[in-house]
Amino acid sequence: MNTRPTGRPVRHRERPPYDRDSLLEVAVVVFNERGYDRTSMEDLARRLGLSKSSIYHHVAGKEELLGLAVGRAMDALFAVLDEDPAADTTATARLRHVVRRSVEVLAAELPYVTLLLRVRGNSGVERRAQEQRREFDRRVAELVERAATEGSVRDDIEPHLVSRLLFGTVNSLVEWYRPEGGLSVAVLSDALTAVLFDGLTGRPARRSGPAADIPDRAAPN
Amino acid sequence: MNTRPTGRPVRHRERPPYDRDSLLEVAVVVFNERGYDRTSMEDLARRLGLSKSSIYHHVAGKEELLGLAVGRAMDALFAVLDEDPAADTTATARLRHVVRRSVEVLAAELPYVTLLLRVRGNSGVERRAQEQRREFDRRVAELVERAATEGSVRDDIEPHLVSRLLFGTVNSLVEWYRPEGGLSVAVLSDALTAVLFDGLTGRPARRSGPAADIPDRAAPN
DNA sequence: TTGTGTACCGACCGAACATTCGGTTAGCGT
DNA sequence: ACGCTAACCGAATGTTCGGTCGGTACACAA
Repeated sequence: MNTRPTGRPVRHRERPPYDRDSLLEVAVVVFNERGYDRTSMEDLARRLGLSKSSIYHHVAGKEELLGLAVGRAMDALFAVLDEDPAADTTATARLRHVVRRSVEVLAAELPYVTLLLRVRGNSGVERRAQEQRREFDRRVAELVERAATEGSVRDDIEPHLVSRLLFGTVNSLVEWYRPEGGLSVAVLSDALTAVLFDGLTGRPARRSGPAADIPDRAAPN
Repeated sequence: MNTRPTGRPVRHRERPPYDRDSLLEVAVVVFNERGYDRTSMEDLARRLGLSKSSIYHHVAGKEELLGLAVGRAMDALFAVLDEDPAADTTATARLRHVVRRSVEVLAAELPYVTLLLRVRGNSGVERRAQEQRREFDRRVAELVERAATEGSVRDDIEPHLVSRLLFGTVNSLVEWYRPEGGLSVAVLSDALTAVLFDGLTGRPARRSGPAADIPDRAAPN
């Protein structure tokens, strides 16, 4: 057996050492599998191939891990709202863009967004996350309102209700979508925007305004 | 002060005694507020106005409470699928009916359904619930497939994907809908079915087939 | 009066929990 | 050779958890 003078197994270069990011990446997956509350630091340590106490070398505690994860998810989501709006496009086009890009971000940052959406407002970290989600909601509702005023989006439903249905559908993707499962993000976001904007009964090619209203059909990746 | 010979406060008839159902009703609300895992039996006892040990007089444990709750939710949901299909209606009409009735059931049994949808498959109770949810999903996907074959529902999207989007939207209601908040179930289910079947850009009155396709517009309650 | 069943309680228990502490190890600059 | 630091560890600490136990209080029936 290959042993050191101390008799303990050689660790040297079996795996690169952890830093905050690589540790968080693993932690978030475990949190999603077992649920944040049900995941013990012991569970986490086992999965990392570390001892419990070593985790505290990288982060202050369990809650900081949660904070880092939901922070990352919120940043990615807000970035979508702030993407350059090309000044002259309609609110409807922007809304469609925000929905599509949100699906893409959700897919790209799936474990982080999943964790964010499951937060229940117990600790301070969680309450801050919920506050940010409400802010996101408000800005989308604003966009819906302007789109309705433009006339290319139905105005018989309250804008706030529309934005809740919209992002209810988008957010529900975390419950089943797995990027490695064969369904591409492009096909997914096409299907989702098609159903939400044109309806289940809509003919595939139908559109409701000038072609410019649908500027960002995704290319297959 | 009104005291008994024992010097302890009078309990008699201050509140009706609990049975399994009334206890469950409170428990489910607390589970949803704090999350099942984060809710201790102590939390529960405090909210019930009981001691921890008294809870065990009514139920075998925490997990039985969860089981009772998700069982009740699943029963209510499956009942919708088994409602008499009037033999001659189209699959599209039945699909629309199932979506609308699911919204109604979700609203009527909100705390129970909420708990069901948050179950993560850790214990046996939770795994059984998830198995039942998959069965529900399968039956809806079947319905979508038949509707697509009928031609009144778009067939450029996989039936299973459609059913996931449909029930993703429906299920997302538990994240924000509160029956006491002024929005009636009728308005909600009208809005939801309108967006999903006719699209955000759809004109309010448009329909895609014969009027019989939309047989169950809800009356205001 | 005595017995029975339902509803309830305080004191307690072992296990699991997040976190802390006092270290060791290995690589690197000097 | 020396000291420094990042990365890591085993063994504890105090706390909280779900659950148990041996009772009491009281309505009601015989």
